[in-house]
Amino acid sequence: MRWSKLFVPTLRDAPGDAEAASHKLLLRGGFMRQLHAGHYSMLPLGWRVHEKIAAIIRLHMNAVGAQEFHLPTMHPARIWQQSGRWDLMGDEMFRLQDRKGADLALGMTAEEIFATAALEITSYRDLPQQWYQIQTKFRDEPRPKSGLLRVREFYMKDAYSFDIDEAGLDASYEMYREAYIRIFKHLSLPAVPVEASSGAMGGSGSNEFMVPSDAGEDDVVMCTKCDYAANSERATSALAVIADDEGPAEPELFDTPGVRTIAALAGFDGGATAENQIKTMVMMADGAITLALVRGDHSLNMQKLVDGLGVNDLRPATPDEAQATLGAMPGSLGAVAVAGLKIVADPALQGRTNMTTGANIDDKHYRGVSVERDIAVDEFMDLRDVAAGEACATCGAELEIIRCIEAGHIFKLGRKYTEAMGVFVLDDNGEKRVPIMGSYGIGVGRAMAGIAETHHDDNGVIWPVAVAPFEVTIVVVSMRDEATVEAGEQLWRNLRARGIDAAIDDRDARAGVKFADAEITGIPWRVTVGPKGVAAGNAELTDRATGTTVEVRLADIEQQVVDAIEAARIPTGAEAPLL
RNA sequence: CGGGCUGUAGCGCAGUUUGGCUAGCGCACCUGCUUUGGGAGCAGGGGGCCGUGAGUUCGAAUCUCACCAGCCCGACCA
Repeated sequence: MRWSKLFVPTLRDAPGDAEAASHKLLLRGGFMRQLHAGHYSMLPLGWRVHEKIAAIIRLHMNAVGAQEFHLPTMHPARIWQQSGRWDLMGDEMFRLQDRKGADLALGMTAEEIFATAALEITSYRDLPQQWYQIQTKFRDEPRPKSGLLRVREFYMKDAYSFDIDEAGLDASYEMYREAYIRIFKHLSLPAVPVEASSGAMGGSGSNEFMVPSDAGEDDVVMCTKCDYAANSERATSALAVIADDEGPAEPELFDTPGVRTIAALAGFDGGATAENQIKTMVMMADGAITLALVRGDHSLNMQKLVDGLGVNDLRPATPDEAQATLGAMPGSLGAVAVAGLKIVADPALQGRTNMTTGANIDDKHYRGVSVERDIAVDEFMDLRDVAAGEACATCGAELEIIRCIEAGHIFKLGRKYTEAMGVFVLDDNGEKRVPIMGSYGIGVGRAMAGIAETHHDDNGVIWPVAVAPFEVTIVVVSMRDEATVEAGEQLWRNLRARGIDAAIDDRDARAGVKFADAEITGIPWRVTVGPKGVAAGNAELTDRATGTTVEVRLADIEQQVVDAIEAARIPTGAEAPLL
């Protein structure tokens, strides 16, 4: 393309409300513009990047034998009601009505729709099936943020596997997991697979692909030594065993005037250190008061509680609700002798004795509490946040917590959707079998933002060759010098003839403007053709990433550019596509 | 949904505290001349429902109320 004809509205200053690096730089580079919160218009340069990313994902999906579909993005309510997610999805689903008053939804994911298509699979011989699409998804996010990182309308590659049994699902899942590793490598996204919570999708297992970045929204617990990595919503650690005294035969009530917090009780004469306290969290889980107990020095992870209880809606109870149920205000709450409420406790409390906790009487606590003896715990389940510095449960080394962007997520779904939609096949005994599903997602725009977050400097994004809007741009320093123009134009023609995605900056602008635009748009290679160089038979080749410039004979520049780009097209170490 | 902040030209901002004259600055844009290897110089010029609505006032960008929108921090997810 010719810059003189391109619409690339680069900005010297980023809009004041942009915060994340990718957000600022994608705006400044003229890649995109915000239409309203969570909805972005892709401008020509941005769309080129977006499409290159989509093409790479498509390449690797096709390589493992997945078949591309294109489903409607507007769905009838009926299909979502059938799976139960019409209600489950709540406010996150965009809903509308047609002229007849029929309820419709904008698709936020497509399990139900693909499962509907799967109704026509009738024989076990047709399994497994690997299906995918790259299609717009709508989610009414409570808080869109950070440019393309969290939006309400986005392209997602969503793939679905259908297998006859668990072993088949395991194989499909592993196939996608490996394909994802190849995809992220191809995209130059340093994504690591981590154990994850399945959240609202349900299912038996899931991995997220996490890109370390301060702009991310997830905390990932990573071992500094072995390859253990898990989302904090799932992560565990090894705790030192605490040896308790047996304590008294029954809990002792004692006065704790004004003591409202774990810390206050730890500093109170006759109190207890935090690790010898029981923290009682009063939660409202799907409308029912539930007590969640963790050790005093631990913090409750809400997602773990959601997963452990299998509920949809969870929030802390209000102080009034807590008082109405337990008879005391937060600060004096406990679970000793509480009956009629669901009580769950973190395993760190299992077997503990001689503990201290609230007595459900304002300004009074119990000491000498034995967890199993004095509290009617329904179930022990992992509930606590792992803290940095704790020991890895696998190898014992120190754990660290790293902020990450979730670039992909794969799930073993189970039979929830196939069952709901009534999908079945006949097996080799003529018996009805419900296929088991997996689902596998990558956000295209999010990947783009993730690349920008991990590949930029103060002057702009530094695109990897594989996704760059152009692989090389030729800066013609002076449009007034005929020999220079001709040298630039000829190089441009030759590079394109050799399959290089090249642009030429033929604007009648000052060189500085062209250099700045080449940098802010992040094109990985720049060839500078200027009057002095051309007169001497030279051009310059500049590497955007390092800023280094080498002088190259005009006769050699074409080959040198081709070599540099071809070497970078598939990142070193990436497996060749399995086509 | 809770907390904090912000809406003035395409972008970045000042002006608002203490109401007052034609609403200002930089960048960008248009015209002309000069310039042409790191975001040019000079001269001239265009562009504003001051987020929306109501109110107070002789008079509102400025004060009051309501609403809308956007950003950031928390609860939610590719």
